[in-house]
Amino acid sequence: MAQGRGSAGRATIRDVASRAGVSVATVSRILSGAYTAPPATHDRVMQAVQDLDYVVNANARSLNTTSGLIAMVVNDITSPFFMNVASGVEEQAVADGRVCLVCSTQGVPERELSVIELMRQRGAEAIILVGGMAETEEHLAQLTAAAEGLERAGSRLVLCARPWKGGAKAPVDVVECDMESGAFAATSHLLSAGHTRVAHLAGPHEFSVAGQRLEGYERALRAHGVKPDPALVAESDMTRESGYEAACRLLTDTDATAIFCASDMSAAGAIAAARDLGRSVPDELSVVGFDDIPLAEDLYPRLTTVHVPQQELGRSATRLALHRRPMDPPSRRVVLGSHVVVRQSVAPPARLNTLGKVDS
Amino acid sequence: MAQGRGSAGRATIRDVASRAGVSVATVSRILSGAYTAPPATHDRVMQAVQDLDYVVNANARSLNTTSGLIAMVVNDITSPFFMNVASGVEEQAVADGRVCLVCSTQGVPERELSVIELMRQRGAEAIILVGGMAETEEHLAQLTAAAEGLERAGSRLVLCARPWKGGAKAPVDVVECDMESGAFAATSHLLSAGHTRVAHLAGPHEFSVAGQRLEGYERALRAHGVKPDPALVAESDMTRESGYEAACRLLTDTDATAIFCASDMSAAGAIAAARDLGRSVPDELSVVGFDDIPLAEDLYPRLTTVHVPQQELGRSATRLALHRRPMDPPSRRVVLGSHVVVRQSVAPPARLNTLGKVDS
DNA sequence: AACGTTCACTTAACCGGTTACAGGAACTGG
DNA sequence: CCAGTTCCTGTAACCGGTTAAGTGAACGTT
Repeated sequence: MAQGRGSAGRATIRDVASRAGVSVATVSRILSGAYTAPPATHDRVMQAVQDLDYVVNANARSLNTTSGLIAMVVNDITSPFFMNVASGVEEQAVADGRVCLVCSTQGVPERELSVIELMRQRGAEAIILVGGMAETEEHLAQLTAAAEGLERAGSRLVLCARPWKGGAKAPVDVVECDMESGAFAATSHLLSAGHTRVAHLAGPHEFSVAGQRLEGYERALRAHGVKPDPALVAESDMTRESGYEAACRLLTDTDATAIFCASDMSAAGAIAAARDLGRSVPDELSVVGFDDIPLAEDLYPRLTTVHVPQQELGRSATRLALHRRPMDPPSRRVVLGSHVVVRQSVAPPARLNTLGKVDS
Repeated sequence: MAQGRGSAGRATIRDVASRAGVSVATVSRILSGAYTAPPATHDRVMQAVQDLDYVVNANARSLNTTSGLIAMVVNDITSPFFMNVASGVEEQAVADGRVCLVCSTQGVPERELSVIELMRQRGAEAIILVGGMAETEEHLAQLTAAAEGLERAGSRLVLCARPWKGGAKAPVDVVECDMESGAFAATSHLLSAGHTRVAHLAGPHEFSVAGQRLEGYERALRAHGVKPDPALVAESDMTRESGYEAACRLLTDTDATAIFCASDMSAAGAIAAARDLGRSVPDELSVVGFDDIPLAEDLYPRLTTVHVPQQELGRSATRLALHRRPMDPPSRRVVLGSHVVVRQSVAPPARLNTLGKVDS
């Protein structure tokens, strides 16, 4: 039970010192483990701490020492993809003895900067931006400024699962996944199964990651001698709902026999749309997703998708931020690979005909 | 660009003051918006801030002022249910002008206490524990102690989506959902459809929320004149995988025609198990879930489940922590309702027979 | 001209820790 | 017995902000 000082406010190190009959320096040293005091003193101090229910004030402490704080900025703490990446960041951070905090921008791009500012004020050792968003020139300029400021204070800004779109060399460390080749592989998978009318359920065109996936898709088409048809590309915002709507348009307005979706979420929407329109998957429509979030296993049919190493993206980001030697270049970039994992949502278009059904 | 002081470390308020030719007090007041200085002074200070790339040190600042910090502690930042609740907490917190941080225990119960300690050290205004875990007596005692300490410092500890299992009256605010009656309704729904052999895919028995669901299930059975059969209750840990395994046992060892699952995740496992064993859902097996996470819409068939108002649980928790008047009782408790949302995973067992199939 | 206000700021004492420096006791060796 | 270490501890100056109290100039009043 707390006693001694009036029960208002919290006990300070001086309260502890005077109760234990020692100086504040001694208390500070004992509590921070800076040295081993003789048992008698040690016990007396610990007893006082207990009696007063003393808790160090970490804010005051970090005026003199480093905070040991890693901050993550996420757009949407509800997104499985981002949070899987985040769990990788955290795993590595606590393995390196740091405290790891997540803060959300709630989908508002401007809040990204203010959250960064906030963690910078708090003395974060590293700030890791998880996931992407539509970035204006100005936004990127401010990001660069923030990175410089952090740099000067000995901290790092790292982009994770988000490419740098600011032209030239990125002023920060970047960990990303090679999505262009992932998209290439996914589209090739569909083409190899015999599809020629392969649609793409794209992400928002302002999203850099969406652009990469679109490029991989088009490159695969060309590589297989198929002419890209703009009518087969529909845009959605990567959510289930907008995926559903875009897929409906694709299914009613075009003769697509397969859809490559920019995310597993929108693939879930596409599968639901197919079902509601009476097209069975994969017999009458093949679907491929992107990301390989846990949901992919739960869809019916189980979703063939491009696996993105989410946890590993996160871990790499933390390593980049923390494991730094003086001779390292000012900004580094690591690109992880992706590969398609085959499940049950793809079948040859041929089956359509053997079943005696007509397409279009 | 930063100039003036050597580029090491970061600029302090004194650097700004001397560059602008005013005292630190003036800078502090202008920056914290405490008063409106004449334009000339104001501009000079702002210019100095810009030139030096000055960022306040929030740690130093919060030595004198309150931190305005709300901390959430979550077991698994990858869990859709918890993160939906968390997004509610956050939404309300930023609406109330606070900064909101999420910290994970990574599933380790002991880390819950150290994370609480950590945020307490940091002067958090409120700490919100999202979701439950198996709690020992000792753990609860330490939680109580932490709550008292926070109380004394003018902060609050709130349990969200997690009942207090410490006997007697909870020493903290609690927001929970009436899961017993949700489970009652879900089971009743199955019984009303004509099922008499209703199994329960329970959560771990140490989990308080799992206990509530089991009780509701049994009460519904008795209310419909069905004798609870222990053989029909299988335990899993609420994940998809363990749900799959437990459901397999249920399907091969018993004559259950319906399963009420303790979570949507384990329901996903149950549906997969049924599919792999050749039992079609809902025609040959009805399934009901619990939570109503987004996944429920994506399963096939779309999952009938008990809707838990996740965001609202979170919002209430924040309100409880922040909107407090002096005359309020030391600890409050709010219980939200739940209701079953009917989708496509339940059908009468009768169909089994009309299709000419035999059960067991 | 004398006086009370208001305005625009400065001085200096905090907030709650850490830590460089210094002092005294105990121990060691000569 | 004394100098040299070593060990333990205290004093006080920091860290980087906020803020109560105070100062001096300008202004309006009578």
